[in-house]
Amino acid sequence: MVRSDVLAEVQLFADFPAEGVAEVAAAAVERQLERNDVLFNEQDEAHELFVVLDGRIAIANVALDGRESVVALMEPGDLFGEMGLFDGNGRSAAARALEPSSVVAVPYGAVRAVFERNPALLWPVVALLASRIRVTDEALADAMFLDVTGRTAKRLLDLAGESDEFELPVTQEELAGMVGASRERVNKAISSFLRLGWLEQEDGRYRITNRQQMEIRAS
Amino acid sequence: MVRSDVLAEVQLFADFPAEGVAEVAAAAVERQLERNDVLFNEQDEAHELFVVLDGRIAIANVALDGRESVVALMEPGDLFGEMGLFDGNGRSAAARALEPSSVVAVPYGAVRAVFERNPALLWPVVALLASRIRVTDEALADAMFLDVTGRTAKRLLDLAGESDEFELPVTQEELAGMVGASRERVNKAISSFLRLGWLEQEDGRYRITNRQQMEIRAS
DNA sequence: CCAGGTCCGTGACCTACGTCACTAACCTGC
DNA sequence: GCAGGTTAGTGACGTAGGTCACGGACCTGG
Repeated sequence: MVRSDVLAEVQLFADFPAEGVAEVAAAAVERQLERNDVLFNEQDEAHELFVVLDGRIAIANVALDGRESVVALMEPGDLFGEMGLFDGNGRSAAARALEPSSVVAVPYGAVRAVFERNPALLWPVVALLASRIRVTDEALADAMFLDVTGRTAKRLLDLAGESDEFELPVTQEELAGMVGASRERVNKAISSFLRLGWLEQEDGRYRITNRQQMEIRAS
Repeated sequence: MVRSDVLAEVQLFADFPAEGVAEVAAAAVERQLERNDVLFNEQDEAHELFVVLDGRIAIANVALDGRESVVALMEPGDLFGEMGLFDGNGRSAAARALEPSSVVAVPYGAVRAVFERNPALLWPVVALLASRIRVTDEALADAMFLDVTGRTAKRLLDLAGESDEFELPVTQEELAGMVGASRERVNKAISSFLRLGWLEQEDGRYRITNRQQMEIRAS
């Protein structure tokens, strides 16, 4: 059982009537995670979706040899693990906490009941899924057309967001997983940005000093 | 205006009430395409979705230099171009006919009206979108973890389907676009399968003679 | 029947990137 | 304090795969 107000702010539940949110909140449970705790693995059966309250969760595909391709990074307010609710299949990727985190686990049943009573609420769902498709499609195109340095530039801009100053919320190893390259290469790409003066670094924080060039390199 | 019965067989419309299908069919128009005709480009505004009646349509991202990454291959009965209906954004990729084809163009308005009257019909939509996500996710993982030869093996198995004997429905150039590699490399991968005796070739047709090995190579 | 296109096949390069190997800077917990 | 673990940085080296440059097999349409 979880407080309704935290769920009401999640996009997917935004249009739910109050009693729908309450119903979902009643069925939900909060869970605390340590770094590297695994919420689920690829192929697992799926019975619940998750909302991040605090911390960061990586959604990743893991190869047999342990290499990890990080598909998405989930932050407070984000929802993930919902696909099984809609097509009944198992997990298509694994979820692992990158830092101490807390999440809300919402069993599918409660959510499905609300959607079934009021299927117009599915409109935000299709929008969410469509945006997921656009993101993966773009990642696929990037993987084809951009080199490692370009993809690294893109990810850095992405992680920086609006502000020029930021700190990496992940290790370089994990960043490499997002970029789809080796840790060493990504490190060298970053070094090259520092050398070019497009990026500066002091005690663990980065600062983008030439956003324009970075953007050009990323496209 | 298009015959209702061809649309009634499309997954997405399968659960539509008869008069909903009729409404959609009334607004739809059929279009004939020659090889290489473009239905839409990336970034175009989206006002209609398409159903393939005949032929094959490639959904692809095109780089500035003309290189093409084929995301999906649409065959008779398949539906595509629907995403803009759900999130209002433009085309995320281009659509081009691979051979003389005929498609039905369905304006979003007619379809949206049906969904709005009966939003429970959105359930198949979320299932369709979820399956699209799973496909692209897998493609992304393959791009990370498999080499060109492995991805080529996978695509060949995919294009062969059930039967061992098949002919390539696309040129090697286009196959390369699906695999995400150069035409020459893909050709060499195929050659290697021939040399290994996993695959045979006679006058334009291929025959898989060692499916098991091919599958191992593709995973 | 030839001229010009498109497609397939294959070798000779070159380069981007992965792997390995090592050092240095940390951050813990004894 | 030091021992052991994780992260970051960087060079040396090998290789998968891209690019280029062919030739040959077709298929058109004049």
